[in-house]
Amino acid sequence: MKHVYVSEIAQYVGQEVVLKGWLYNKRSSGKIMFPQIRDGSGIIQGVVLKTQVPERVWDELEHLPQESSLIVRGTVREEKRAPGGYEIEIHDAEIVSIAEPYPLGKKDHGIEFLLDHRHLWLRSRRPHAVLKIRHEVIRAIRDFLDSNGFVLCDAPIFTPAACEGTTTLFEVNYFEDQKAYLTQSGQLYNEAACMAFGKVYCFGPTFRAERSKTRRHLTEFWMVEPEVAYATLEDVMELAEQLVTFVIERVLERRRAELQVLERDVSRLENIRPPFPRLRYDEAVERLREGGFEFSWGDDFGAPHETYLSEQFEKPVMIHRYPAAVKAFYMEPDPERPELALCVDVLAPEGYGEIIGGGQRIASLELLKQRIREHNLPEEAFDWYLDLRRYGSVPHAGFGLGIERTVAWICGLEHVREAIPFPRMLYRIKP
RNA sequence: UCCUCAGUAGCUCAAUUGGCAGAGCGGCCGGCUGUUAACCGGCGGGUUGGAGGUUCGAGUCCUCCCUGAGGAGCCA
Repeated sequence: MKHVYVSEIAQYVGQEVVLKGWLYNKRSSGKIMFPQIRDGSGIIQGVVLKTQVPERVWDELEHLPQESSLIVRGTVREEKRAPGGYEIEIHDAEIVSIAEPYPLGKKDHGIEFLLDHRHLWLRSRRPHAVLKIRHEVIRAIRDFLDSNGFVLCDAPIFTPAACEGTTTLFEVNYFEDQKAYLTQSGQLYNEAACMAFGKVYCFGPTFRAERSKTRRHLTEFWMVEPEVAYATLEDVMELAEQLVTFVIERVLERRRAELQVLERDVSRLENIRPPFPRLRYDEAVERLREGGFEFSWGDDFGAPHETYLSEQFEKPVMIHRYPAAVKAFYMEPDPERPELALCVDVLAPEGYGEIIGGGQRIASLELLKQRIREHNLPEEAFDWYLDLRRYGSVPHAGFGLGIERTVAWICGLEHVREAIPFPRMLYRIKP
């Protein structure tokens, strides 16, 4: 007997098949019972008639608790009354493991309870849909970059020094008396890699020990960072626009059902087509003032500012050329106005905030050294990074895209914690 | 670190002015041959987050603490 998955059940109408899964829910009505069986690929309604199955099967199923594991054999048929349009008339069932009373009920739960049971919550419809979309987003990103000549060249997770100034790093012991820090970005390594391979990306977890407790923050999150030799700010802005467009198109094409489970307004996503609006920092400041904000030129945007700006547009908005003073030390200055950095932040619509940050990197050895001094950073920690300017320096640019914020936006989530299987947050590291 | 809100049954919540701690869901038992978070009947289920205080009487008021949530700061 063939073991099939619920996702491919339509191919087996009229046939006898075997399903291996878990009992998702059960409704019964005297001598007829409707167990819903999930197998990871989907959920299907079973039908059990007391008169058509061995007494043992009926008795076992009748009292089987939710999330017990079981293997069933039965005939697949199309059925309008069944959720999903197909059902399986069960002829035989083997109970693999009887579950203890399952803590997650059919009614609502609070977020604390759900997060405490994240390991079980993953089985429910909503997290299932979100995480399948996350998978699709990641696959789309890889497909896009891989088919555009980018080489995956991952950056290390242990990094040697607290070389990013004020930002907060997680410190870990690294043998004897050494300290290591969990990476906050693969960028510096990416710059080395792009000088070797031209177009590269790294993709992995990053860690920020920020005491932030908002719907946009995790202490451990995933980031994809492309970096391109000989690229300018304008080049990577176009790249970002293409990448985001490709990801949205792919999710709309392949994950409609999941978006529907999440009750996402897909028309908001269907609007996401290039060109994205591009706004200079100067223009953004003006818009903020017109919107009633008191904002002095030179400050960085806070969360309310970003929210206001992103709500002005239906598409992601690219804000570029911030004052160099509020940006990282390695940002290339704008030759026309050296007080500005050649950088860009992409803000997702609907108030989701920054999903991409990046820009053009300093190519000049002397200027980079000067910036390191200005930021009071230890020059010896950057000796290898400075080498990249000593041996064939070229203009180059790149950006980082936060996976969870992107997934949260696409799925229309309230909080990024649902966009990753096991979120790590300020006060939550379990399960 | 700061601000705001919350904590009552396994879960989600209710409890009037300070006056008998309750419901739905889940669990258990029973009924029902097309259910759609099925439905109907029954049964269990409580240190009201903790400590102290006011009061004849505290889930409710006061003080402190703990835990959680939302936000700010912060977040190349």
